[in-house]
Parts: sequence; structure tokens; C-alpha cells
Amino acid sequence: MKLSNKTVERVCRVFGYLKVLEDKGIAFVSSLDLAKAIGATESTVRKDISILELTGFSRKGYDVMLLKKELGVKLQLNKKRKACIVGLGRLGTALLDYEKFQEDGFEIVAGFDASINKIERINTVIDVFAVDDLENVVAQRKIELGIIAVPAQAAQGIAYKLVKSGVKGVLNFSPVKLIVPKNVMYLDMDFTSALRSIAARMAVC
Amino acid sequence: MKLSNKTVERVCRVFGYLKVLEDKGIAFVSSLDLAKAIGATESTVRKDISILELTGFSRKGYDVMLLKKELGVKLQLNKKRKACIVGLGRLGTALLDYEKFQEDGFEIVAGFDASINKIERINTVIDVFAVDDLENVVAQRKIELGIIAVPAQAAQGIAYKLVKSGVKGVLNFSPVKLIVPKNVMYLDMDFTSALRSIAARMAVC
DNA sequence: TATATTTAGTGATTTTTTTCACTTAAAGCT
DNA sequence: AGCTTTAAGTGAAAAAAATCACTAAATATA
Repeated sequence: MKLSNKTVERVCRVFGYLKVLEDKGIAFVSSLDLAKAIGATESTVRKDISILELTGFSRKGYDVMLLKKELGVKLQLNKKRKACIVGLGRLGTALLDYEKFQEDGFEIVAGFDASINKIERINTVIDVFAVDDLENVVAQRKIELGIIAVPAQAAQGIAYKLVKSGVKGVLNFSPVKLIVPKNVMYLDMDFTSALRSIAARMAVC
Repeated sequence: MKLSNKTVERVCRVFGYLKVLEDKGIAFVSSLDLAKAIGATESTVRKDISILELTGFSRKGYDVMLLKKELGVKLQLNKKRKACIVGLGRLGTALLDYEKFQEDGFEIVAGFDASINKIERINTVIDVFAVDDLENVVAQRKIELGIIAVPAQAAQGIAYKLVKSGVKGVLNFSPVKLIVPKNVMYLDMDFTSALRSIAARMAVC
């Protein structure tokens, strides 16, 4: 079972949509419906699911609850994951209390910032620390995921500290590409770059 | 000159890195340096640049200022673009004042929210409006880009209004895939899905 | 029960994207 | 000037991803 990143991303989206369907009480869903919901084609969805060695039912589609459960098992999407946010600027603090993360099994168990003043002013239920404590806290609390929301010039240093302290996944909101070991999963979320590529496509298309 | 989205995304990243280099006063950069900075290989970078019909210099690399200028022209990255943010929750308000956008030629000229109370409480220099005014304001101010930061169930409706009012690009932070006309450029920034795929890859790899 | 219909499953094919490997140009060095 | 080195440019090859087109299974229908 060799999963490409693209397949992983798509089935994660499928998983999210299955949650919605489950809440609505819908029992079966076709590959076409899934495809529309995640912005793919039906054959791609079917192939993705078959790569994961999961199956549906002829003439009925996929059993929503079953597929969700099976995807959850295969990709461990039901496992609770401890995460932390580094950089408590506007974005960082917004993320601290982003309820969707918690709903989704991501437990934000710590926030870090370089400025002590800022830490004192932040109003949240989540424990916040000075960045100097990062390595200790991440190691002690066995935090698996780091969310980087610091300015560009600080990002690589934070990534390094996170990895050193045992983090196995990094979500990077800073606009620079970070270097992390190959066994650490890494994804960029660069707003500026995103807007820029939309604008570029507006210009070109 | 047929540009794939991937090429556009990469050259946008290159553009960002060129800005950094220019600020540092670096005159030339090699494809290898660019590649490292954006997380690609040197041959990919060279191909991307050549697809844009731009060139460098043998044994010297690319002229930082020149390439930045040329990319700016080709992709109209220097053009000021008016944008608005719809949904002024924590994320939306964080985005409202995200200085990086302004630096990058994106002018956030309006914010919208469904809740009148929230609008009154928001502390920003940017004009904020009720969502009912969206179509008028977007059309009047000739806003080209819409940034959607509303809850999932409201997102498609907002996308529709934005497009109807003349927006030509949409950046979507909600966790659902939106349907927009093909001539409208569209990009998803779904945090939950992103975290989920990192977690999934942690499980699988 | 036979037939039609719907939808998943999948090998083959096509398309897209990336990488390789070689050529060429320019600069530096002896 | 001639040789060496460095880095871009590029057609060809390889790899990856997506799509197609068909098969098979299950249900509904006549």
C-alpha cells in the first residue's frame, strides 16, 4: 500500500465530508458525490479508496459510517494528537482557540511566544509559555505536532527546536520553506504565497 | 506559454524569495539556491523559468532584480489588488490586519460579517460592513479578490455573492470545497484538512 | 426469472510533471 | 589565448498522477 501525498490529502478531505454526511444521517454515498465534495473526479476517488484497500458496495456506493471508521483506522485519524502553537501573534492566538482543531482530535496543549509581555496578556484556557521553555514542555507533554506561526526569520529555528524535542509533524504558517528531517511530516500554509498565486493565475488565465 | 498551477505556485514562491534576496542586496542567485529556498529541485526551477520565457546568465545564475521585475511583469505581481475578507471571527480579524498582505500589494479594502454586533466591536482601520452590503461594496470598490473565513455552511453562499459582484479570485479558509466559475481562480486553505493530512502521513510513514 | 440499471473495481492508457543527462555560454585562471 | 569550471538551457526519458473504458456485482423492475 503505497500512498502518495495527494491521495492522503484527498482521503483526508473525504474523511471530513463523511463526518458531515454522518451527522446528516446519510447512510451511503457514491464516488461521484465524494468527488464533487472534495473537488476531484469519481475515478480518482475510487482509485484512492482502492489504494487504501477499502471497498464499497455495487450499486449502493460506500457505507458512510463504515468507510469513515475504516479510514479512521487506516490513517489513525481518530487518534488524539497533542499539538502546540508557536508564535502568539494575531494568527497564533486565533489558532489557539480554533475549536475545529479540538473537534477533530487535535488537542492544542500549549502555546509559545518569545515575548513575555504578550504571554501575560493572552486570554485563553490553554497554557502559554516562553519560547525558551519550548523544548522542555514539548518533550514533557509528548507533543507530536507543532504549528509554526512566528515571523519568517524565526521559523527555521523553531522548526529545529520542535523536531529536536520530538515533534513528528509540522504545520508551517510562515512564508519560508523549512528544512526538517524526512521522517517529520511537513506542510506549508503560506497565505501570501497563496494569494499571490491566485493573483498570478488571474493575470495569466 | 502554458503555465501549470504548480509552476505558478513555484514561481510565486521564487518571487517571494527574490524579494528577500533583493533586500539583502544579493545580485545573482543560482537555480540551486532558488530550489532550496522554495523546496524544489534545480531542474524544476530552471524549467519553470524557461516556461515563462525568462533566462539567466551562464555561470552567474539569475539576476535577482531583473528576474523579480520580469516575473512581476509576466504574472502582474506588482499590480495592486483590492481584496476583502468575509467573516470576521478570530481568523478573519487576524487576516484583516495581516501586514504581509499589504506589503505584497494586496490591499484589504473591506471586511464583512453577518453579525452587526461584531462589526461594532471590531477595532481596525479597515472599513467593515454587514454581509448584506457585500454585493454593493464589492462592486463599487471594484474588489478583485475575496477571502472567505466564514463557517462551512455559509461559505458557498458567500462565494456565490462574491463572484456575482465581480470578484475574480477566491481564497477559501472554510473546510468545504466551493464551486466557482472556471474563470474565477480559487484556492483552499483548510487548516483542519492540513493538520489531518500531516497526522495521516505520520501514521502511514 | 430474466433484463435493465447503477455503481464500484481495475487494468490499460494517457497526460502531466519531474528528473536526467547532455550542450552551450560565459567567466576565471594559467 | 586556451583550458577549466560553473551554471543555465533543453530535449529526451522516467516517474507520477489522472482518466478511460470496460468488467462485475448487486439491486430494481417487468
